[in-house]
Parts: sequence; C-alpha cells; structure tokens
Amino acid sequence: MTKTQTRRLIYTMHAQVCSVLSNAKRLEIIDRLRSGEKTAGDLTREMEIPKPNVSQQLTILREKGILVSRREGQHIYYRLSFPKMLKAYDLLRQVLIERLREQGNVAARIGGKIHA
Amino acid sequence: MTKTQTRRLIYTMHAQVCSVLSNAKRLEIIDRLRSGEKTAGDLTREMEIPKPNVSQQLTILREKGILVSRREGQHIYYRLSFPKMLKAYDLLRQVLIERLREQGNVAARIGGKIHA
DNA sequence: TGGTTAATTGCGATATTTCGCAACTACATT
DNA sequence: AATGTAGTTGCGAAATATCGCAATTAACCA
Repeated sequence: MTKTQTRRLIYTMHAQVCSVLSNAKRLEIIDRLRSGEKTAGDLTREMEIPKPNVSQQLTILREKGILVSRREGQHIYYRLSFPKMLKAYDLLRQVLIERLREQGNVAARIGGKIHA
Repeated sequence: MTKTQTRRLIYTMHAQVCSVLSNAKRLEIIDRLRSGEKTAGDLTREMEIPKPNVSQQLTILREKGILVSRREGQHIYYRLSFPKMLKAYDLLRQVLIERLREQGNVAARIGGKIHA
C-alpha cells in the first residue's frame, strides 16, 4: 500500500462517516434520540413515515456505528453511541445557520455574480 | 407552511450541508486549504486527479458556501469560509477513529451477531 | 491578433442512494 | 398451535451523485 493509497482510504472512510449525516431522515432520528433511547415504533409514530423506512435508516445508523441497539422482549431500543457525533451534528447545524445568514446578505447585495 | 413541513425543510438543508462532506475528494480539498488559499492548479498538482474534477468539486464547495474565491489575474484562489466547518471536519474524523477502534474491539470479541 | 496558461462548463455513462411495498422473522399471549 | 404486535429484509424503480473528456471562457503577453 502506497502512501497515496493510504491517504485516499482515510478520506474515503471519513466520507462514509459523513454520508450517514447527509440524509434528512437520519438526522431527524439522531435528533430525536438526544433525549434517550427509543424503538422503531416510537420513531415511526413521531416522524410519520413508513416503518420500513425508519427501520432501514436505523440499520444504516447502527451499521455505521452511530447507534447501538438493545432488545427487550418484543422491543428493540436504539440509542446514540458517540457523544461526539452529536457535537458534530450541532456544529454543522450552526454552519447551516451562518450560511443562511451569509447567503441572505449576498442575495441582498447582488444577484449572483462571483467575480467583479 | 405547516410546522411539520418547516421541520422537514430544516433537516433537508442540514443534510445538504452534510452531503458536502460526504465525498473523499472534497474532504481532501478542505484539508489542503487549512494552510491557506490555493488555486485549482495547485490542488490538481497535489492531488493528482484531473483538473476538471477538482474544478467541479471547488464549484460545489463554493456554491454550498464552504469556500470563497478571489481572482488575481489568471489565478483564482480558494479558501475556507467557515472555521466551524473545520471543527466539524475534525470532530467527524475523531468519530471515525473511535469507530475504528470500537469495531476492532467488537471484531476481536465476536464475529458480527447483534442480539444474543 | 494569435498563442499560451488557468480554469470552468456541458454532457453522458456509470454508480450509488432513496424509499415504497410485500413478504418475512421474532417474541409474547391465549 | 394460532394470533397479534414489533421489527426487519428484499427488491425494484426513480432520483441523485460521480467523474472523464471535449469544448469553452478568461486573462495575459508578444
């Protein structure tokens, strides 16, 4: 394995972690698990989307290591595994807010040209 | 606009910000711009990928507000616009590292079963 | 004006992601 | 064993992202 290949592999893995956050439904699930563990059924009711879809997102989040699950009888409870993920979530939300403010200003100034 | 629609819109915009980070080449560009502004040509030479590809990624990063550009004669210099983006980048890198360590431990313990 | 370098744009082929729906598995209760 | 509830899985169609390559634009200089 060359140095260049190793570097690329790390960026690729990093991108895979980020790609978990690049879906609105997964973000909402993460947000709703802040307050503690929940089942697929809980989330289905709260989010008002089909249960299989919730389940699919939960599977992705668990496989990527963002959530862990625990079975208790018929119920499977999911919870966040890395507090740092939540920190990253919040930082990116702040970037969104700043970006919106910035875009608002730019839009107020001129309608789209980048360079002079 | 209902409350539910507004909530969904915000998650969708949040996801769009995150999706900028879900590509290895864009992450590498962000990483290489830590040390200061660079041109598309600089990045092309450093990263050893086709220039149009670099340019496409730079366009995406600029449109999403992650980078800003400045023309100086023939050269267009790109630089990071939000320090917070870099903080999020670093946090996600840490999550990757923790996740790899965790996975290593799990793999050492047992070969994949989730529940009992 | 013609030539050169820097950078972007357009387009198309390929790969990946998303998500609904039917079918299925797991556990509990009677 | 039969039924009900919780949850997952498989599959396929539609949408989206990736990226190479040719063509194009922008600026500079002789």
